Amino acid sequence: MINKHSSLPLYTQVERYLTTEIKNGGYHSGDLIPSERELSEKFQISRMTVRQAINNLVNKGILYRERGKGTFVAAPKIGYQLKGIVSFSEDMRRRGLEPSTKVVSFKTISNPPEHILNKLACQDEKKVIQLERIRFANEEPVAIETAYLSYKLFANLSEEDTGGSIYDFVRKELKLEIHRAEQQIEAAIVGEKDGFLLDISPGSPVLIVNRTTYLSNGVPFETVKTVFRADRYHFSIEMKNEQEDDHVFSRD
Amino acid sequence: MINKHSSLPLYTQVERYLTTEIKNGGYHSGDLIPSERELSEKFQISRMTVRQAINNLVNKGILYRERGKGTFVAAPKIGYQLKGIVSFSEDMRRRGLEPSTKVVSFKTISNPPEHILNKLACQDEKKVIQLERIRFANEEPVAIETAYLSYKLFANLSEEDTGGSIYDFVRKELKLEIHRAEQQIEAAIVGEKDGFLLDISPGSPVLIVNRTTYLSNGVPFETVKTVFRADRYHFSIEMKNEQEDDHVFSRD
DNA sequence: AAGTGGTCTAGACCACAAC
DNA sequence: TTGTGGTCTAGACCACTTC
Repeated sequence: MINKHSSLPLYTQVERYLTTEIKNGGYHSGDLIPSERELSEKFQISRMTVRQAINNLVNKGILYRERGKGTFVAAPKIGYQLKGIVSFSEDMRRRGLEPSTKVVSFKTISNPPEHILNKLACQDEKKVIQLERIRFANEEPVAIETAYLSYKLFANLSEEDTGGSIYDFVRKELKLEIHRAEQQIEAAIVGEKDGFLLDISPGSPVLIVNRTTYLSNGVPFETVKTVFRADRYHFSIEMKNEQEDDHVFSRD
Repeated sequence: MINKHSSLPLYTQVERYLTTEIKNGGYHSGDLIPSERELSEKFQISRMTVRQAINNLVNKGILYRERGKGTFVAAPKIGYQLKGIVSFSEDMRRRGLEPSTKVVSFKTISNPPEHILNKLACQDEKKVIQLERIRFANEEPVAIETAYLSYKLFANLSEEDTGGSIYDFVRKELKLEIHRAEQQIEAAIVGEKDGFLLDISPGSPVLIVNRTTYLSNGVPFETVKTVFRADRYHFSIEMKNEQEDDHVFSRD
C-alpha cells in the first residue's frame, strides 16, 4: 500500500491511504485513527513523514487532532462545495450545466480609470486589455462579465483565446500559478443594458461579483466584474477559521 | 531575536522575525529572503524548524517559493480582507460601524422543517432553537437574521446571551472551536415583512446569505439565513486556490 | 559545480489526557 | 504511568536553477 520507490512522495501516499480508508468505510466520522507512531511503524516510515500527511488532511478538514487524545475523522462535508478558484466554465460544469460564451468586445485600452490601474498594480504602464463577454449555461444567458487584464502579461492573448478560460491561458500558456482571489459580492437591481442582454425584466435582482485574482508572487493579473441573473445563480463558498496571530508572549 | 527558552515555539518566533522584517522594510515585494540553510545557521536552529515557519507564511500568502531559486516576499494584499469567520458584530466593527442587536424572538422548536434538521445533523432529536434578530449598524437596520441552533449544544443558552455573539458563546462558554462555514449567497427583491423591518421600499434588492457553521470535529452547530440591505452591505471574501489532488502515478 | 527548496530519517523531550 | 500530539534536531539525498 505504500511504495517507497514510487515517484509519489510518501506523505502523499499516506494521505491517499487515509482518505481511501475513510471513503471505503474503514473509518467513520468521529473515529480515532491510528496514532502517528502506529502509522509510521506500520508503513516503516518516519513519524515526521506521517505528520506531514496528517497535517495536509487536517488543513483540508478531513481529520482533526486533539492533543493528548489522538487524531479523529471529521464529519463529512455536506453539499456543493466550491474548492478553490474556478473559472465560469468549470463552475457551470460542476453544476451540471453546459457553459458557452459570446465575446462582446476585446480591446486594448490606453488610459483606463484609475481604480482599474490600482487593482492591477500597473500604474506605470497605463495600458490594459478589456474583455466583455456574455456567459451562457445551457444556451441561456446567465452573466455579463467585464474583465480587465494586465497588458504586461496578456500582450499575446489572441481573440481565439477569449472564448475559453483565461485561467487556462494563465496556467497553460503563461505557465504561472494562480494563488488567490479577493471578491466583493453585492446585490442590485439590473441596469437597462444588462437586463436586455440577460433577457430579464426591469426591476429584476442581480448578483454582482467583483473579483481581483493574484498569482503566487502576489501580482494581480485580472480584475473582473460579473453581473449574474439572481434567478439562475447563487454563489457558494467555504470559509475557514484562519485564526489571527495569537497574543502570546515570552516568559523569559 | 530568537529566544530558545521562550514558551513561544521557535518556528513562531521565526515567523514573527520575518513578518517584522517585511513590515519594517527590511525586505520588499519580490525580494529574495535568506535561504532556509542561512536562516537555520543564523538562528542556530535546525532547517526543519525554519521550514515550518516559512510554510506557515507561504500558506498565509506572505512568502512564495520557487524551486531551485529561493523564497521570495509576495506583493502585499490590497484592500479590506475578511480573515476567517467573524460574527456580525466583529464584521461591523472592522468596517468602522457600531453594531447593535434587537432580539425579535427566541424559542425552542420541536418539529422544525426537515432541511433545518439535515443541516444541523440532528434528525435524532427533532428539536432546535430558533433565534430571530434585527441587526443594526450605527442605529440603522442592516440585516434580518434567522438562526437555528443545535439544541444539544445550546440547551443552556439564555435570553441574555442572545444580544451578543453566538460565536463568543461557543468559544467562551462551550469551549469549542469553530472551524469552517459553508455559505450560499444570493440576490433577491426584499419581501414585504423584511422590507418593513429594514426600512426600505418595496422592490429594493437584498443580499441573502445562508450560512452553516461547523466545529473542528465536523459537527454543525448553527444554520443561519441573513437578509442584508443591498445598499448598506456587501460581502468581501478571499479565496485560495486549493488545488485538487494531482494525478501522478507510480512508475514502479 | 554550487546553491536552492522538496522529501525523509531516527531519534529526542515536552505538554496534555486518560487511567 | 502510559499514550497522544507538539516541537525540535542534525543529518541525508533528490530535483531543479543558475553560472
